[in-house]
Amino acid sequence: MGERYLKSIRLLAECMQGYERLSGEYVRRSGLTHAQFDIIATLGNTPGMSYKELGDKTLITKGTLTGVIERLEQKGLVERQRNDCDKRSFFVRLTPEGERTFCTVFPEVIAHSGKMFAAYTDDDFARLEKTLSELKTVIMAGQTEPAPSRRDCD
Amino acid sequence: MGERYLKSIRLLAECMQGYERLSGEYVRRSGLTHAQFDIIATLGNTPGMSYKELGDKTLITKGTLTGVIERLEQKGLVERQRNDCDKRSFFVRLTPEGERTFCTVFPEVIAHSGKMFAAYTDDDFARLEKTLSELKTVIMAGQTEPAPSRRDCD
DNA sequence: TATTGTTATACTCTATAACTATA
DNA sequence: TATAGTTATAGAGTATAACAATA
Repeated sequence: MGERYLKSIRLLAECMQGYERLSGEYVRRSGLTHAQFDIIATLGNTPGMSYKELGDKTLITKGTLTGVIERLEQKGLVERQRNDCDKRSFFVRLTPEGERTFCTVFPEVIAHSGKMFAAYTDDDFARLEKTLSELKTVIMAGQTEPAPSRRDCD
Repeated sequence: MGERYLKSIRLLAECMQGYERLSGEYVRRSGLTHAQFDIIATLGNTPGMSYKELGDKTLITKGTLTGVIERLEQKGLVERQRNDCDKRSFFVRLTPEGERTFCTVFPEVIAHSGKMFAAYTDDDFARLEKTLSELKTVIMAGQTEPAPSRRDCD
């Protein structure tokens, strides 16, 4: 009965789906698959990261990740480098062309989103950010506790 | 620059991903794929709908949908029936076993979500619902205008 | 002529598990 | 022993386009 959260969850799912429908158009036009774009978007504006970290952030399991990264490497969008500190590990980052792709595809979605939000005031944004931040906190707390990763080496 | 919405979009994406990570666990345990669960969840609590409508709601294209529905039919979770009114069209609905699956898997996700929201007050929910509703409105308005579907026949 | 759903193709993703190499 | 990434396998989803039947 008191399942008040049902409505919120449904709304969240609807927002998700609507947003995916929207961004999906641009992603497909870019010639990237969903998984590939996910990687590009995750690596964008970062110095790069390990497979492990990338897998954790994108929900792509390591076995799949090898293939996805391979295809992106063939397209010249990402590059890998052995981690000097832990020789089992790779460091993956966008190539300049990968950056370019990120900077082309991402803003197309962003620009479209911008139009959507045309009527939002600063206050509206502030409320949206606050609400989503709280929601994110709650959702992240619900995850199976993440093993605290060691950071001895960077 | 004035790209205030960037932060909101990132937050929304993070909420989406967090929620998918969470619900994905239960979905996989049920032996359903993501697409299959999407169908089950969409058909749940409805009298059924056509392939067309189902495809629109789940973002699964018609070619793929044929295969997904086929597998669900083999599992005995959905059934199809010719639409008397438009003989090109099928009507898809959950079987009793499909309903049972829906009623088993869905609540597991829901229950977990419920724990997440334990600390939410009525006011918190009210604000969350309001904010998400507005967001949904904005997102849906951003979609390429949906062709108004004819409903002469049901 | 347009729409609903099917079929076919080629590719990509997915889960899973066994494996190599480093730690 | 545990972890990072690879490989292998089998199945499922994906985009796309040509096709049949019906509207």
